[in-house]
Amino acid sequence: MNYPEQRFLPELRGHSIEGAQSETRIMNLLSPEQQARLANIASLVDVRTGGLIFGEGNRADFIYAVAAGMVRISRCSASGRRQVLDFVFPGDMLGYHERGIYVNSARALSPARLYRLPWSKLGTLLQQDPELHASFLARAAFDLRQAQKRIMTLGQQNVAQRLASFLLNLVEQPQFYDSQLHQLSLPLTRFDLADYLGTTPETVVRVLARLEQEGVIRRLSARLLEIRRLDWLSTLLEAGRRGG
Amino acid sequence: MNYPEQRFLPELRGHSIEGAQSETRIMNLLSPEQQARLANIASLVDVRTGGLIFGEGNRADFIYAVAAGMVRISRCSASGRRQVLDFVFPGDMLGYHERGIYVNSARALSPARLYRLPWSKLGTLLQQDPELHASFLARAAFDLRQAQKRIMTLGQQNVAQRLASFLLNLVEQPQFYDSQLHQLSLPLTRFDLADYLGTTPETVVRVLARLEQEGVIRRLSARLLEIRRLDWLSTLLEAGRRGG
DNA sequence: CGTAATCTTGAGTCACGTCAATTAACGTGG
DNA sequence: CCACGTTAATTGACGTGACTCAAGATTACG
Repeated sequence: MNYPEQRFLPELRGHSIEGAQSETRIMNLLSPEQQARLANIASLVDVRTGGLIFGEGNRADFIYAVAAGMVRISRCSASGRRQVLDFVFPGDMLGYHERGIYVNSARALSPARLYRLPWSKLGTLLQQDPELHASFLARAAFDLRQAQKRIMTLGQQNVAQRLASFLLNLVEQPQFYDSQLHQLSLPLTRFDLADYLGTTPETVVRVLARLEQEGVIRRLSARLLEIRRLDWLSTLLEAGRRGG
Repeated sequence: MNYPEQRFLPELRGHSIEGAQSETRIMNLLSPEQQARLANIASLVDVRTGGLIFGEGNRADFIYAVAAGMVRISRCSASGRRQVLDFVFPGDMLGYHERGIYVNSARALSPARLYRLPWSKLGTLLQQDPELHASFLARAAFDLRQAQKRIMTLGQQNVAQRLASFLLNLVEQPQFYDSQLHQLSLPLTRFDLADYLGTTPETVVRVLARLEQEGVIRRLSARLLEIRRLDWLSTLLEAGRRGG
């Protein structure tokens, strides 16, 4: 495993989609002193591909920050189906809980490195440092806005558009996108993708096939795409649900 | 306008769906002293039905807490379609912003009373009171979980199930549900409902019609339902997308 | 009382889910 | 290195839930 060198909570994930400089990247940049204090209570955890970080229903004693890799956040519904709520990347946080219990499960989709913060000690730290406290509040607000974007996507886009949104997000991750060769590697199964997009593996495949026919992408293998028309993916999003 | 008497941030909205006592109701109960300090910087705002509280793109100088009424939170997408992100009720907060700009619009669906907090003064207050700060962090985390529940709903339930979820939520609001007569008043149009559920007005109507045929509800008028089988609505949610 | 908005219902079409079968990728042990 | 089993990916056929378009019915409001 070869991790890119990264400082603690390095630069929180920015989304160039909505502007050159994301708010989060600025607001959540912690002072070296704050980073040191966090590092003090944090322990480093390495997880291999497929490894469980925490499970729905477990006691939630920690929150995590991603240093390297990609993590899948999911939850099972009353009907037993799994929904993938989000994928998180370096700079993101995970481990929100409810009454001391994790409400979601987190699993590594690639070799991942995480900072693990005991909730008890973090609470003390937050009480002592209002600025740090504010950073965490801003972070939660950011995560809420991300969730709202997903509500927009799931509420009004068709599967092709949702898939395009996902691809455009993943392209922002240097660890998975080679911008020279325009090659995007998908570190997940069609099932994961389907559960994220709120559809079925078959439909994901069909949509990929159609995008290939239209010359937007090429499937070099099941898990490796060549992105031929990045701009078309963006334009896709501006259309109505029925193509209009 | 006749408002039920309520203290400031009275008891934050609890969701009996997921347990007798919601975490929020407990965690976010502010001390009388904290309430007083917040009331100090808050001003009371009354909004009539249909009134705009703030608009997407406006400068975000305030955050709001609902004292009475029902408010619709929505956003327009690149394709121009409107998505209703949430409905908020007494005890809820609204006004999350991004780089000083509101990302959503808020409009009153009924006569509403709001506490308006200047963001600048609130920031100072939070710096001085770690406990209050923690309450706001907990609130943001709660709102995130609410958003995640909506992701689950939109990702894997059919329209009937999504509608059932909405009705079950609204039944929790005493201001709109008469639990003696089992009458639920809908303070919104079919368009609002459709944009909330990620569907069309026509489909909403058809689903309501089917629920009436099945004896689950009765339409006393377009905006007034009799809930005949509250339990059936709950059971609906446990089925698969295709009825299984 | 008239005009506009909202709501309702119907007919036709399409996107997507389901079921089923084939092919490809991957790991394991001989 | 290859035979084999297992899982993932793909493709086809088919049914259906939900969207679109269009026409009434009802309600709200000046």
